[in-house]
This record gives sequence, structure tokens and C-alpha cells, in this order.
Amino acid sequence: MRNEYVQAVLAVVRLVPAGSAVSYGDVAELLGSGGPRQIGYVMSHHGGSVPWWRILKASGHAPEGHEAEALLFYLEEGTPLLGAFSSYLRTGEGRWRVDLNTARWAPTDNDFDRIDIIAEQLERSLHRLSVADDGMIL
DNA sequence: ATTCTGACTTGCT
DNA sequence: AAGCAAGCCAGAA
Repeated sequence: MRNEYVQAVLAVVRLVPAGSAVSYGDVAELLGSGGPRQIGYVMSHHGGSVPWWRILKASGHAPEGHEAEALLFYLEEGTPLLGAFSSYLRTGEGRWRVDLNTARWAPTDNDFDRIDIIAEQLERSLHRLSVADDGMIL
């Protein structure tokens, strides 16, 4: 995984505002590069420095193994939830998920501009790298 | 080239 | 709502 790609993904994730969320696939689509699994890879290995809980499965379920911690952030940010999150909070039992239909981030024109810039920078660096690789083959 | 793996997604029970 | 199969994208062996 190119570092440029990782940085681009993290840059997009940082734009997602508190109280909202997007799916892994959404991020890939906004970035115009890679797929949901690539975003998942980046988040699992480099997501620690960004609001990782705002990126979830398309179903609205929090990232594997981080449900409890993520739930605290959702409650804090007022992220719309579905299901038995309160009993999950008390007993650890019960299933819940983010109401992605309501919570899904709708980027403003300004946000789209920023995303375009990020995507464009990524394209440039990847193209440059591919040219360099060709040179190495000879 | 082939196969496996994964913080994924969609469609079908 | 939950489980499963297949599809998907990149990287690693």
C-alpha cells in the first residue's frame, strides 16, 4: 500500500464531521480510487490518529473489535443509533448499529472541493510513481 | 501465474 | 435482523 494512498484516505476521513458517518465504500468512492477493502486496510493499520469511529460497515455496524469504544463516541457526538445500545452499554449484551440512513455525511460544496484536491494529488503522485517503476524495469 | 487474505459489499434466504 | 455465498480490490507468498 502506497503511503500516498494512506495519507489521502486519512485526509478524507478527517473531513467527516462529528455526529455523522460514512461507510468504507463511501470513502473509496469519494476518493475515486481503490475499494472498500483498501479503506478497511488503511483504517486498521493507520486509523489511530483520525476519527476512525466515523467510518463503518455499510450495514452501520461499528468496526470489528472496537464496538464498545466506538459506542461511547457515538453517544458523545449524538450520532443516531438503532437497536439495543443502552443494554449493550450496561450488560454488553444486545445488538445495535449506527442509523447510517440518517447519519451519513453529506459533503458540502466546500468539502467536495477539498476532496477533489486530495484525489488529484493522489493521482499525480501515483502516476509519478508508476513512471518511476517503468524506469526501473528497463 | 496461482492462491490466500482482509476494520468490505450486495443479494438472497 | 442475521448468516452465507459470491464478488471485489490490492498486496503478499
